[in-house]
Amino acid sequence: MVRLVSVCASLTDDELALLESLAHPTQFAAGATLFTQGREAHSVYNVTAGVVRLYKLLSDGRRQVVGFALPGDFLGLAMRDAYGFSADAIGEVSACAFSRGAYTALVDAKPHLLKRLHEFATHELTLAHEQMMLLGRRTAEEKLICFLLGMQQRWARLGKPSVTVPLPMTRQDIADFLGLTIETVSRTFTRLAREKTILIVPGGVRVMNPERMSAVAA
Amino acid sequence: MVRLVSVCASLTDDELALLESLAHPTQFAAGATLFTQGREAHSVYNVTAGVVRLYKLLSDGRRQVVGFALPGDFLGLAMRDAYGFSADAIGEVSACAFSRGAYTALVDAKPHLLKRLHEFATHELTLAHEQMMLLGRRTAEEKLICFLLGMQQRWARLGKPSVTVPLPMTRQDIADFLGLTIETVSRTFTRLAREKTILIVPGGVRVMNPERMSAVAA
DNA sequence: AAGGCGCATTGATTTGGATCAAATCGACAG
DNA sequence: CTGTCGATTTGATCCAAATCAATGCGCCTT
Repeated sequence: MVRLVSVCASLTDDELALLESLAHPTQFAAGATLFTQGREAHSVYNVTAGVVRLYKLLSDGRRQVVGFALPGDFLGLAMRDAYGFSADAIGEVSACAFSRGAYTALVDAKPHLLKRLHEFATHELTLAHEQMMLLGRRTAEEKLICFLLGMQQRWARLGKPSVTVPLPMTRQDIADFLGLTIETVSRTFTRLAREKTILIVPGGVRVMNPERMSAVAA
Repeated sequence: MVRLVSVCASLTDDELALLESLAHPTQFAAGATLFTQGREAHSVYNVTAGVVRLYKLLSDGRRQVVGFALPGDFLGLAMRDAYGFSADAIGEVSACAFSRGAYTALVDAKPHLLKRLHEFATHELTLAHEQMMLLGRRTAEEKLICFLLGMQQRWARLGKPSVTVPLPMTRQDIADFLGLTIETVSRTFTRLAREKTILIVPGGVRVMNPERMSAVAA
């Protein structure tokens, strides 16, 4: 099994063994649903490969993508009785599933683990605050640039540093993450490419002028 | 000392005594700063009276209010070395301060407490996701209505249920929370009042048509 | 009572991004 | 190679909210 590196770095060998004995490795096909907003929360997931889209829907169909989960990320921490958002696979996804019962028992038994999960949750909260600033106060161009730099950093932290940022999600997903329309996302990408700030490549974007981009994100 | 009711409901008497021995009760005058974004994080706070404005600034002065803390709320949980946002008092505020050292020691020693704090953090994360939906996908009118209903619920949960929602913060604070301008907030309030959905009273708003408001917030 | 000072409201105008409407591109099936 | 279908790009127009600009209203202080 893939090691749960991000959560378990500080665990002892026996704790790790216990954790892995409770994890159900699961595969999801492209587009498959991991769980749905409002449904009873049965499992917590740790993504081990692929990218997951996390989103909330309004009754009239408006959608807000609240995040993209990459390998190492935990889903369903903010679990009450029901999931607060939906999650589905972008491309193929591998994840470790923990039943809710196993998860709560584990957390009660292992303060180490709880501490790591808490750090995880507070980091997520910090990211959420940054996303609020982005959604509430930034322009379309700033939103796109912050998004690209953010994704680049996240891939880099996972050991995939590159000037080419993979974007496996659709333009619509990006638009719904940034509070824009697909047309505005497309136009803004085109404009940034025309100015040679980025280069649009199949499946992603190459960062051509990181200085200008960092200055805008400031 | 005021009991730390929200965090400590599940603690034993000796744990509660320990907690209170480490808390420094502090008073803040109207407009006083509890802490500033980017400064070294020295303390964690539990608000016991009053309302605190939490916000992030961009270098050019654009501001995003990420939340309003009411009595019982914890500030500085998402603490790394530096505070991720600024906090200042709206009106007079009382809070219990815990030094960072005391806080981390306490958390390491008392898994009960950590579990409560983690629940707190995940609840905050859920609220943050809802705020993302609001900021990214809702209209000005929907934003205002969701805000009013949200504040009403929060006061109700604190034992102050009322059709009159206290709004001790300025219109600018509300605008910066909802990703709007002060003019749009003012105009939208006026329109809702003209339609008899709300009644604007000194220091707050009276909910006149909760059915319509809940329908919009849906 | 008069002046000053923050807020808040109201009105006129502008605009960034949304909406409406075609193309164009690419991947895949036949 | 050709048609189809979804995703993306591009263009024309519109509109909700921003911006610019007074004005009004409490509430101090003098």
